[in-house]
Amino acid sequence: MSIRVRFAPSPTGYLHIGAARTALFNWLYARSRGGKFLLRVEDTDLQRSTEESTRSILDGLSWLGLADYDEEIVFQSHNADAHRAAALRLVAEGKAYRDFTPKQERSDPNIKQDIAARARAAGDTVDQRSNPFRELSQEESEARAAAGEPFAVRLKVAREGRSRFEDAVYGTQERDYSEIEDLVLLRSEGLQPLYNLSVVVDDISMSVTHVIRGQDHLTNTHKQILIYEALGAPVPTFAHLPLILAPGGKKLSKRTHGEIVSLTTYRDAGFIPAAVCNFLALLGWSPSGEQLAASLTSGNEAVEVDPRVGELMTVSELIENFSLERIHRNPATFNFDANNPKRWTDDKLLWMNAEYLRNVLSLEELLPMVKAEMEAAGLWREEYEAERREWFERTIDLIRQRFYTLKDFTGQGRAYFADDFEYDASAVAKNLKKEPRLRELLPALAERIERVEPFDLASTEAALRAFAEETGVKAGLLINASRTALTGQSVGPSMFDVFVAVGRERAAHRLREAARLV
RNA sequence: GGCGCAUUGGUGUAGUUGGUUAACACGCCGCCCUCUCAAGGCGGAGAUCACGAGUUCGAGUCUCGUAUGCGCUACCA
Repeated sequence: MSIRVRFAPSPTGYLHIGAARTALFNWLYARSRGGKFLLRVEDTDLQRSTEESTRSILDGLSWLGLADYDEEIVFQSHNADAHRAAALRLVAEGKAYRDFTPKQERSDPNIKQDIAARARAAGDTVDQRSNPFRELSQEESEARAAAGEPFAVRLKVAREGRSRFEDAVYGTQERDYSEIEDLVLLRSEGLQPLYNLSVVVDDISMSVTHVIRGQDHLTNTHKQILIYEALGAPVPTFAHLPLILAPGGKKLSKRTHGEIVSLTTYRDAGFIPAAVCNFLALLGWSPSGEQLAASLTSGNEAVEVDPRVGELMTVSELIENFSLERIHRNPATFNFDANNPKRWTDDKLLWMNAEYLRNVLSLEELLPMVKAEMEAAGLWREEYEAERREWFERTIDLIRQRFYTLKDFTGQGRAYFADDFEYDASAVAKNLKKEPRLRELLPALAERIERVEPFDLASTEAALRAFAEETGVKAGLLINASRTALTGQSVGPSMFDVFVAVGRERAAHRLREAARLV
């Protein structure tokens, strides 16, 4: 049977890092094995699910490049009738029963503590099969239901025995039936299907063969297997993914960690999808030492290669190398420091994005992304794809060498495309204000630069150095002053590259303008 | 409380069937290069492989225990 996997997010918020990683792993597995990748929106929690979340999740997936679903998107809420029918069938077959116990309200905020407290109070001798309605006769059950008495439907779990399955990541998992309660399939209110029932029925109807999801579902898998068995359906292969934690081993959550866990943050911050995928893939998965070694050599001859290419893997390389067997069991920490602007997100993600921006992506691949960024910032001009195309490409290729995100093209790089750039105060202080003579030197240098022929690297450099010699100042003084004059910054590419990129007229103009800042 | 899972330098990881000085990447520090900042080159600090026993001639690698963290335990998903 061909492989079918699904990503099944519940639309109760934006697509966060952990969910994105789950989607990626499902997608990689499908694509590496010629399987089908499906999407199911688990919108059964009417209270929390929103259309906005659904849209946001879909957007996130499409940004990552994972939106090539092989079949129509399934909305779980549309299948409620089928879920209900399945549960009722189990009741008819005696594999589930009606529970007429009135619904117990639970205090939502500290539900976990509530559970622990109740368990403690109950001691360790809880009988999971003590429900009085478990053994109610079929006739009486029917009669009370017919009389309009509200009931929930619970699965009838065997008293004795053990549940067992082989997780593709965590290995053999066993759990005693005595530890599993007769779980509720349908809630009494409107016979609404509950999560465990819905996932199973949908996975059966979608013919899912491999369930790849977060480790937080590991223990509950036993319950779901019980439902598969009761329904007489084949049990799929399960592969649980290690959780992604926040620094300090705490759970990564929207509530406490805010926007850094949201994928849209990275899209909006100018990250490149392929780099994010690459980073995410390495959170909980890694190629084998052999695969790494293979990527370091070419053919049978060992060649000098940058060792980092081992971790830098394009999407197609990820597909090629991916396997369930190489997924880790231990949770990964997503490293960041909320108090340090330089470290607002994981160092390695930042590095990786820069690596894609400068080296991994070809200029042709990068250009459309830069264009989109410039359009958003109102800096795009049609001539960049027409008469100024060559200049534009050369300039992008020049400045990308020290950028980290796409945002830098319109931030630090603004001066290359517009005249309304800002002068960095510390750059002005350091490179302009420190030397009063620059007030006269800069306009004079402008004169000189203006007449350079041809206006290229060698000539501008020669002109500037000659000018420095004549006026008795160090070339470095003029170079650094020019950098700030032309770009507003104290850092950037080699100055003569900047002269050429900015162009003769603008360069001269900016040199004269900068004299006023001295 | 019960059950489950995990534990290699700050972070992500490698570590073949147990075998000499635990490897790589990010980050950090220094030097070189240099018109600045990156990049790049070179070098460095940083791990008694959570802890304690056991098996063994020999354990990061096998067994047990402890600790810590996380997950599940709901008529949430």
